[in-house]
Amino acid sequence: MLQIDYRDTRSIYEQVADGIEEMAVRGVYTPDAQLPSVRQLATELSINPNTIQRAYAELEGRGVIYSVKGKGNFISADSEALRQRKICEIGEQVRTLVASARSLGADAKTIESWVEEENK
Amino acid sequence: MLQIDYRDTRSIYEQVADGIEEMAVRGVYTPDAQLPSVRQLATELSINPNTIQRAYAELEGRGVIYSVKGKGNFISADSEALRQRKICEIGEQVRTLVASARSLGADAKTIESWVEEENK
Amino acid sequence: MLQIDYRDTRSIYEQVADGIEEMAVRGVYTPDAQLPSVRQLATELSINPNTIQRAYAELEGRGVIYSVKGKGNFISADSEALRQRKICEIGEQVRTLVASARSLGADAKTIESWVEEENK
Amino acid sequence: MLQIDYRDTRSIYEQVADGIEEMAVRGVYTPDAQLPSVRQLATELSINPNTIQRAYAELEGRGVIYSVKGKGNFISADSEALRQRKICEIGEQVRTLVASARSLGADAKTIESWVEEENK
DNA sequence: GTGGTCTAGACCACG
DNA sequence: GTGGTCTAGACCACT
Repeated sequence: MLQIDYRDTRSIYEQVADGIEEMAVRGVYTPDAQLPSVRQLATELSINPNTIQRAYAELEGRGVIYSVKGKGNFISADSEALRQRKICEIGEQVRTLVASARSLGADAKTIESWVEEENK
Repeated sequence: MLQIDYRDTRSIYEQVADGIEEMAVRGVYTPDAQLPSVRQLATELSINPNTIQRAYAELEGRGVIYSVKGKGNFISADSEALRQRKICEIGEQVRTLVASARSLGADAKTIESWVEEENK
Repeated sequence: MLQIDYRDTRSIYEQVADGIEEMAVRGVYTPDAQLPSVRQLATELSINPNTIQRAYAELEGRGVIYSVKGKGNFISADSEALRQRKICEIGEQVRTLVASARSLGADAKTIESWVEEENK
Repeated sequence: MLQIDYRDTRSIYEQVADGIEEMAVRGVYTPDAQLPSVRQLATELSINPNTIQRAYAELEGRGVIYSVKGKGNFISADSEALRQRKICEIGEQVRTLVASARSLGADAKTIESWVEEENK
């Protein structure tokens, strides 16, 4: 289930959007699966429907879901494609960080060790 | 010199704080060196003094500088220590990202390739 | 056969209307040919009859079909006339777009190239 | 000045966004020029500030403007770049329409005549 | 003062 | 019932 953390620096609608994208990437939803309705999710999370609406609009902009008037919101692509895209984004961030660490004089072995720890 | 980019998504005070931390890490300032006064830096950058004040407060919170009432703001530690700390922070972020990529099923070789590209 | 794409940004009734008009223009229906009944088409496409009803109303508004109470819906004109009208509509849109591009300072040759590419 | 037409099928925020983009493309605003504030434009057009806010968010998404918290909204790129992009979009639409007309059996000369009329 | 977010309540189009 | 839009009013962060 989706959890809202009011101490999070991200705004509520971003948390909702990120959370649902996360689940979509994880394959929790099958392609074309219907998401909870705006009003339903709003009452579940005790959040204003407008905020959920905004989160769904954000996800549509990201290409994660598509919406059909009068029917609901649906997962747009298969989780595999979303996963590939997400991994690619992470790679971009890692590259930037590694370059930054290098320019600070970090040891090549140190940097490699970060990866080896997690990457087994 | 410090450059402000109004198109940057970061707020002004964050840009100032990040810029000064960057310089401190790079060794531009010697330990206990005095930073420009709030007013002076404000006029130099054509920015509201309140914004500089906030940037300095942010840096104090990060432990990069310390302030002495009636005297000014000073670099808190030597650049070497700051550099180590910064590298450590980057390492933490990289580890998190790598772990995240792994849990998404990213190939170990793919992840290593991110690092190898930049790490030479 | 008519195909409904729920990912299409157009609403269902618009897709149905456009699809039938397309077939009429292509000459799939002879003039005064009877269209499937609202209920029949609804069950065929697994769609609410109200939606089909609205699509037919839309087509009547466009002058593509006419309805006779108690009898059904029929193609209003021959495909040749429909085709001419459709082409004329497209021409109107192209003229508007070209004028718009011109006023933005687009090169005459550039604009001609758009047409030449497709128009062989 | 910007005009809102309540009979327009487009929503209000879209009309505002399109209108401002139009002006930006036309070079009415110089690069980095400040747009009217959300509240000011709202009162000018007798529209809710939230709606203007949404229009500005839309424009930021399109890359037409950028916003700085506490300062305002500003034109992001030079009008020349925007104009090129816009012309390119129009070209795409024209190509689609021409292809469609061709498939309906429209005469090549007829299609060319559409362009010639406007393109002098 | 500025933009950004959230809530509450309402209306419309679509199915 | 669904999503989409708009209004009104409020609060926060930033300058």
